Amino acid sequence: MEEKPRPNAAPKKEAARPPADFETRLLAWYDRYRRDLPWRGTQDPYAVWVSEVMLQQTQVATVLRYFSSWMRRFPSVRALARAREADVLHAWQGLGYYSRARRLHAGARMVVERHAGELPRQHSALLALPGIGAYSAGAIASIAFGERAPLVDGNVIRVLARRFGLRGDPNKLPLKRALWQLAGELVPAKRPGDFNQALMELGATVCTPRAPRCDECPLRAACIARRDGLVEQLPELPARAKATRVRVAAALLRDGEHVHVVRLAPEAPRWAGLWTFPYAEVRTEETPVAAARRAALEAMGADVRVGARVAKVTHTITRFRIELELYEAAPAPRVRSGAKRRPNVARVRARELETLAMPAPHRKLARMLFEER
DNA sequence: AATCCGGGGGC
DNA sequence: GCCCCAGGATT
Repeated sequence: MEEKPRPNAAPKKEAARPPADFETRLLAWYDRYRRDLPWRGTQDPYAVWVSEVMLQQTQVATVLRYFSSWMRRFPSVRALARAREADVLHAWQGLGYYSRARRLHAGARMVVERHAGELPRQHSALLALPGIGAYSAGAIASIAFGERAPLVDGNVIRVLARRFGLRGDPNKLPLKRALWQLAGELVPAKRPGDFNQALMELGATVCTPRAPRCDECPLRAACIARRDGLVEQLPELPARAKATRVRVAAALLRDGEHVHVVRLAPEAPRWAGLWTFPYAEVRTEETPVAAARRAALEAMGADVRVGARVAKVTHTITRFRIELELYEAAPAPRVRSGAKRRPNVARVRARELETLAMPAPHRKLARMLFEER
């Protein structure tokens, strides 16, 4: 039926041969305007690895508060491999996406076991480590090992889509593939790590999502989006879905200065290994009070009588708006509470809550309740 | 190839 | 409140 066998969906090599001045201009700009970031002073592959994992889905300003203290606490792959998971999660507390920390930890142990404690240079070996995908492998290979490896992240997508006028959804295969290919053609043999960082730096500080500072851009003379007035339209990212509301109720079992918290199982779908107040999602046709009672029963095996609501926090995360309510709870009379010993239940002093890794909504509750103002 | 992941900052 | 952020793993 169709005459044309394959329409060229992807914007075919807009730059069959990348302009030579792209690299020159970009690196000259980077040498002059780059920010002085703590992980830029080193080529230590471990430090590069840590910074790249922290920077996944996380802005530089946030990572700045964690990177140096992490490196002091776990100065080497071996130090991290030796660490207990609880300490690793605690050091990560507040960075979010905690599976990144668990994978980094598992990766460090794998590097010790399989690679004698040294991060491997081979791209395929890097990709085999947990938590390292195409982006991070490219970052480590180019920055730490000086290999001519490309990388594509949100900043690179924006810079390239604008500079070369690339249409389409950059998360879908045709453009995605074109972006990786283009990045691979652009990255020079000479300073591949600096080039990649320069691309991201430009995206983070000049070629920003909104109100880009085109006047300050070293690539402005050749920028297709600027020429065509498409700067604000590119890249063509899909609209985001609205956050779904989730109601959650938690039980506060107080005991003098102590309070009960539970640690989520390693296989928990989220927040694995972190500590929370016993909580349960409020089901449809269920009251928050009933959910709080159920939470104490399911998480701790404690039959409780639920009292007044003592706190409420709202926490919006990527796709959910969590409304978390905390209810006072006391063991029901004539019923033994917590008959079984549960290793994942702890009775701690309120002040000690700060020493446990808690996810953001529960940490908010804890601080509301127990922190001096 | 689509979906999930349960933080947080900037504006 | 909305948008975006130095993504990776899972299905």
